[in-house]
Amino acid sequence: MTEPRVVRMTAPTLRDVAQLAGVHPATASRALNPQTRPLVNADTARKVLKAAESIGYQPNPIARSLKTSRSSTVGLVIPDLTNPLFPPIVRGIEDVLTPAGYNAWIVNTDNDPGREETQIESLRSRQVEGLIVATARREHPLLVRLQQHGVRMVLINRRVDGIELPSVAADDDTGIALAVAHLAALGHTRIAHLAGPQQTSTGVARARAFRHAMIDNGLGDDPALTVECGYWSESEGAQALRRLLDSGAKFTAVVAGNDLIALGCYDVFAERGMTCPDDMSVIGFNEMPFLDKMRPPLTTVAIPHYEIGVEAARLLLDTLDDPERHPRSVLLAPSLVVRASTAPPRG
Amino acid sequence: MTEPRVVRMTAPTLRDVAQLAGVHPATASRALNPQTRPLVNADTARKVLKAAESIGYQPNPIARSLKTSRSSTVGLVIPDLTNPLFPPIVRGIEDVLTPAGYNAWIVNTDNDPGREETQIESLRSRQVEGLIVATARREHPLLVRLQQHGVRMVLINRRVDGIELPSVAADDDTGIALAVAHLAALGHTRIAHLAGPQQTSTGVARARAFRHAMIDNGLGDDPALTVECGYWSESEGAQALRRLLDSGAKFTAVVAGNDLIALGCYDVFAERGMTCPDDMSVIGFNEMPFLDKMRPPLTTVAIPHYEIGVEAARLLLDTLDDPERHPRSVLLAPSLVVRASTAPPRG
DNA sequence: CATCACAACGCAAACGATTGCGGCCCGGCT
DNA sequence: AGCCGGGCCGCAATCGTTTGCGTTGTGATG
Repeated sequence: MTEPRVVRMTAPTLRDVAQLAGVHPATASRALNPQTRPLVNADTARKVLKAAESIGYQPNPIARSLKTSRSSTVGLVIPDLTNPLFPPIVRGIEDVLTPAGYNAWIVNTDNDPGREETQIESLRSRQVEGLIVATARREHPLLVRLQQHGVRMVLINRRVDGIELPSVAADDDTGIALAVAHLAALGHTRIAHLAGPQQTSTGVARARAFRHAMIDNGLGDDPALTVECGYWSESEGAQALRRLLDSGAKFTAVVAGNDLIALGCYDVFAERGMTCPDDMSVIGFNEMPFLDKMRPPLTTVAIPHYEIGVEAARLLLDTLDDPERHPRSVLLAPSLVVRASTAPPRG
Repeated sequence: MTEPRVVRMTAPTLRDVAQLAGVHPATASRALNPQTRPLVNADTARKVLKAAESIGYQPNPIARSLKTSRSSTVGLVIPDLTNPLFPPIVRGIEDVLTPAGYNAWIVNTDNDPGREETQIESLRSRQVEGLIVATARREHPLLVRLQQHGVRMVLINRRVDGIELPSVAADDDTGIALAVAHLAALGHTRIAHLAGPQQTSTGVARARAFRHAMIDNGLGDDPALTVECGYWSESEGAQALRRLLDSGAKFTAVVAGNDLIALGCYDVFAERGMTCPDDMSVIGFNEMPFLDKMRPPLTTVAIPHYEIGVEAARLLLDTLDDPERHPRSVLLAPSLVVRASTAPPRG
């Protein structure tokens, strides 16, 4: 007499485990969950675990979410995944989140506030427990509202004016200071800054750091030597440099707000028959991948991408653990990577 | 007498809508869903919609998933997000999926089959309705099993031997043919191939295409001029080129399996004091971002990344609509982008 | 007038887990 | 013997939707 082997097409459920172990589903639930396991007899717990194992039981996260309104999931809000800066950060985030039992849900906003709002709405409706946000602007009503609603978040790279949120970023001050000091040491005295968008905290922080560094190096601060880019992009960087050159300002070196802006300069050099670093030195920020293979290899301020992700994830886990904890912020030390886009000014 | 305004901290639910509209939740559900709306009186439907609107009702996707075992979500399985090839593809996928009411859940496998399995398991437990897989290997038991289980998928870039699945990829044959023809036209006769991993269909397809193209151009096929890379990476590309150079083989040009492998060659050139294209021409494949700014700018076979994403998403939506439909596959035409890494061989 | 068809809607049972509460049993105490 | 207190465990409600089925009411028909 063979056992009637019922072929179930649907995944095994908690009921199945309970039935197999000869206990009530509630007991099975408690036995499976390490938190509540002490509530059940050690022997029955063992039985349940064995039963679960034997039929390959996997808890259904959807049912669990519905009941607990938690999801073991966090949202990752990124302005543009195409920017090679972000993938390594994502990697760091996932490497912390995964061992902690969390998954990350990545969304792109394309720098569009409308898209950002619907994306975040969608994340929230899926019960994400927290957000890691890389799209912050200095004025950011949406993030303010979320904070008021008690949404757990941590910001990366950029911050929001006037609210306190945990954040992790590179230390822009020392990064820019390194860049300016390097150029000054090479003998440059007239240095321009292609600033990032001034709606982003990073854009203003770097611009401010640039002024300070210029003064500290005794190079004065000529406002005519700073121009703003509308986006952190190559094309905006190119535009900004064109404006600056056309303005007739004299300078021999450029501190770009980030690497993409710096690469935009390369395009202008090609257009105008200038050569870098002979006619103009350029320095970037971020150390995105492949800079070493550029023409010329770009000198830049390196920031620890992976660690930024790691710290951001840790901070978020901390706030999830203890929402009342005072918001911490982490500043990571940058370092200068000297390549071939910087040289002494042409005598 | 003022109305008792109860402040609810929790999001409005279908019950609330129903109550407000004076109908049963079931009716509200039917009214809200365009599919079932004809089942309810037009007037009540209007009332329900108005009520939902007025309290800002958003259906809870989790509850819906639990009941329907669907999720309006598809999984995106990527070997390595750090490879700049993928972000544009992701963009294309999302641009098709979003208007169709689907969301994409991106996971990284880091080229690790174990990680791949757990990631896919996690996606499935979240009820994703389909998978877009960029990690296929020629032997891929996991994907075979998934297909047998009736999981809807489409493959991008790479395929699995022996099973028929919808897929979208660039036309490797014509891409490689373009590359070889270009080099032949420049006068190269001894051309090497740094092949991608031969466990991937793309790796063998391009290697095979290379042999054919060589023969077609009357350049013979010398097996000694093809070496295999273990991964699609810079470091593996560099290693492969070193092996080839050390073998004493003579050649004046390299067709790399993809851009990363080609960029790996640049490192070797630097090590050994060779200059490109004077000492050696190199051609890549994929047209990843920023190649135009490399030293030297890399000649490559461009593939339509964005369209690959678009087509993949469309194919997946098709299979979701009609699971029985015969698997279609899409081949997209590549084109050659000539830059400065290729030149006539040194006389 | 009895019957029937059909449109419109409500009832209640799912989906698969979690959890407060209460019940049972057993050992130890007075 | 009676009582109490835990330790274990089961009961049943619950999370928010969807959906098969049954009920109601209405107009048309024989």
